[in-house]
Amino acid sequence: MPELPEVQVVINYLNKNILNKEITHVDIYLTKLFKNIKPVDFIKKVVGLSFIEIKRRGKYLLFKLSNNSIMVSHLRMEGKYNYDTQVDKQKHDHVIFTFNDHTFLKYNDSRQFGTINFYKNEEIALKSKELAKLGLEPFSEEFNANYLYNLTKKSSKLIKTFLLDQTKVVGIGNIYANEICFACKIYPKTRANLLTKKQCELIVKETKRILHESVKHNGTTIHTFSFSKWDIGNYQDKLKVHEQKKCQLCGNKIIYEKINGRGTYYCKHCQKGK
DNA sequence: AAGTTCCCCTGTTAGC
DNA sequence: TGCTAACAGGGGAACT
Repeated sequence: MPELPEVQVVINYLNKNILNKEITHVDIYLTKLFKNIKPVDFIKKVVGLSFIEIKRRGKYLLFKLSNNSIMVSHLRMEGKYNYDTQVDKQKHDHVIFTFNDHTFLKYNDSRQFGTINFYKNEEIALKSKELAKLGLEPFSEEFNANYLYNLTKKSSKLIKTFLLDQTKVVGIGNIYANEICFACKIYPKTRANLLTKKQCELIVKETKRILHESVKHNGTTIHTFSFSKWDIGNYQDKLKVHEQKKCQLCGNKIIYEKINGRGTYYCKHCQKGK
């Protein structure tokens, strides 16, 4: 469940460790990860190059290579990048990059849901099917009350589901959608088009605050997700409603139910609405 | 057309 | 205890 904060933490971790090392070898053990390129062709394209910058667009990781080509990686539920000085292949290591200093970058994904795509340059990558449809970055100026209110007015989705829609605003996954609704005291099944301008203003403010706060704490480590096998985040200790039993504001029992197929936590007393 | 459901997959847990 | 079934979920496809 890496969401924006977890992806950002992975990016920071990678930028610290793997930049400007020549890729001398790539081993691929799970070919279906690669969606728009054959693994053999991918290997031909990247061997001899190095990663010069790693950034993020929504929950997608963009690995910029030294000839400006781009590897776009989505971790989905369980994808992880481990930087290692040992070559030993662990269970679910699906791709191993070898660098010229005999260190390694290993992509590990127990559920095999992750994806990797490869593009000639950043411009083409951003125009690709997967990236072109993405909505605003939550930390951008443009993501403000006006923007959100205009979109919510046009949608009959439940607000919790709306927040998960990456074509509106990127980076929010199930955990933070729950946390944002709670922080705003909004009932997660409120129809988006019923939200007031004030509520949109609050959602924007709390989204930025919660995501920033989580990045600061190295993200949320929950179930089996940690941002690398060496480090874990601790924002899970700050969660107010997700996977909680009791409301920290009023003491009532936190309700768990599925909303559009996603596990949803909320306080019936504090999150009013319909 | 927009909204909803199903599916991919495997480790974990609940239930018998 | 040991098996099976249910569950978790991001995003795309296939539905309504």
